[in-house]
Amino acid sequence: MRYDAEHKRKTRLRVLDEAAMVIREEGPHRLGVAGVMARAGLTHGGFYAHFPSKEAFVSEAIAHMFEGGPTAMLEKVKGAPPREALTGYIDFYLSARHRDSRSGGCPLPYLAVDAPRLSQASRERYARGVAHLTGIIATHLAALGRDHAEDEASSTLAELVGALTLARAEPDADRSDAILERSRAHLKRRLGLEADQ
Amino acid sequence: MRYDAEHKRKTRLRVLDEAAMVIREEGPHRLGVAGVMARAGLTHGGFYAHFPSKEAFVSEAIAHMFEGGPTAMLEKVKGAPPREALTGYIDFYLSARHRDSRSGGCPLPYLAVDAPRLSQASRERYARGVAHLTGIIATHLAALGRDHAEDEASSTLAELVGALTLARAEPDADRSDAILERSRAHLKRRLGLEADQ
DNA sequence: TTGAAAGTATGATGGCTATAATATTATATG
DNA sequence: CATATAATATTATAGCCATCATACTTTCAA
Repeated sequence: MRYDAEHKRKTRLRVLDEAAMVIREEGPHRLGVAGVMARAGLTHGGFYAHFPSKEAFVSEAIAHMFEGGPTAMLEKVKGAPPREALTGYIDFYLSARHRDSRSGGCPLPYLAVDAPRLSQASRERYARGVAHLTGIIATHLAALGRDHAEDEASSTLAELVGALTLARAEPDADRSDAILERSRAHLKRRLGLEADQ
Repeated sequence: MRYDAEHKRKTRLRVLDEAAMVIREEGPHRLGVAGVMARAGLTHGGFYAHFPSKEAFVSEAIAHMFEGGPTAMLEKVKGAPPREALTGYIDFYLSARHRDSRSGGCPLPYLAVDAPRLSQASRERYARGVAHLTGIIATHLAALGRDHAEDEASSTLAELVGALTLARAEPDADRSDAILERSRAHLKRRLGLEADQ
């Protein structure tokens, strides 16, 4: 081969990285082939040497969003004490930083509303992401000795996703902060994560 | 005037009704002028006799979504006992029926993710909707004698929106039902709405 | 019944986008 | 250094969409 064996693979990854960001910024339907390629420093012509169609590309980009993302964060601390792991995760998830990072962060809130309109493959990937994150939260809750860990985890994830999404939608900074703060405080109280507990 | 004085106004309303449905089904950015007009039994040409531009139209349609919608439901029962009002609202909000009515229902979950990409006017309208609904929930909670009603209401709304959105995204019917059921049960327990309480 | 104006339809234009065929550039090997 | 070929760029095509100019249709007042 004439180019480095890794060359195409790296380019492909770069394009997918950009797509993952564009999807977060613009949504999976406003993404344009030319725009993504330009962001990766390429022109749109080469696109079809990497991907068979835009739809397949979007599906792959969505799968890509789930690799690595901040869900991995909870896994990394799998060995850590569950109380610290959960507290840290909630604090991160409902932080101003996570809210404001409009091209990074957990894929769940970004894709939630559009999920029903995505390809079957993407919907299933999304569902796996939900199940995975719910499972991790449940495992930590069970380690804390809580009953009905799976139920609690599901409802906790709902509040995490809902609060982050509503905070992103709120144009007033103070009100947006308040949405995050209120859910942060509530979740920690609810899950018995407070220091004095 | 040659046509009935109400004629244009009624047509305009019909178009806005359709737009509100299309936005729920397809999202505010995939809406097309011709498609909406066709759904209203018209052709695309007359559109600009009713609305100055697509963007203004979308803004107006979004405002229209907030008039009427199921938020009004909570207001109607304003005089009802707060326990029944809140229980009924939670049961409706997290029902399979609400989840499955993809062209009706509360505007908040539909627009949540797209809100940051909407016009300033729409974002403000959205924020008003959030504040309004939070306020109503808080009023009922306060009537139940709960402290920190506003905080509780905010975090409750986050879970309502998050759970409905995640349930809509979940392709597996049983899992989707479970998401609704878990948040329904949790919220009622949390807010002290259970029968034996 | 008829004219006029309000309301709606037809058809055109230009911009954008996905796709694809062809041309060009870059580089690893002989 | 030459060349083959992988990778990317140029350019073309076709379809969709917002917008708009113009033509037509409806229906009330005279």
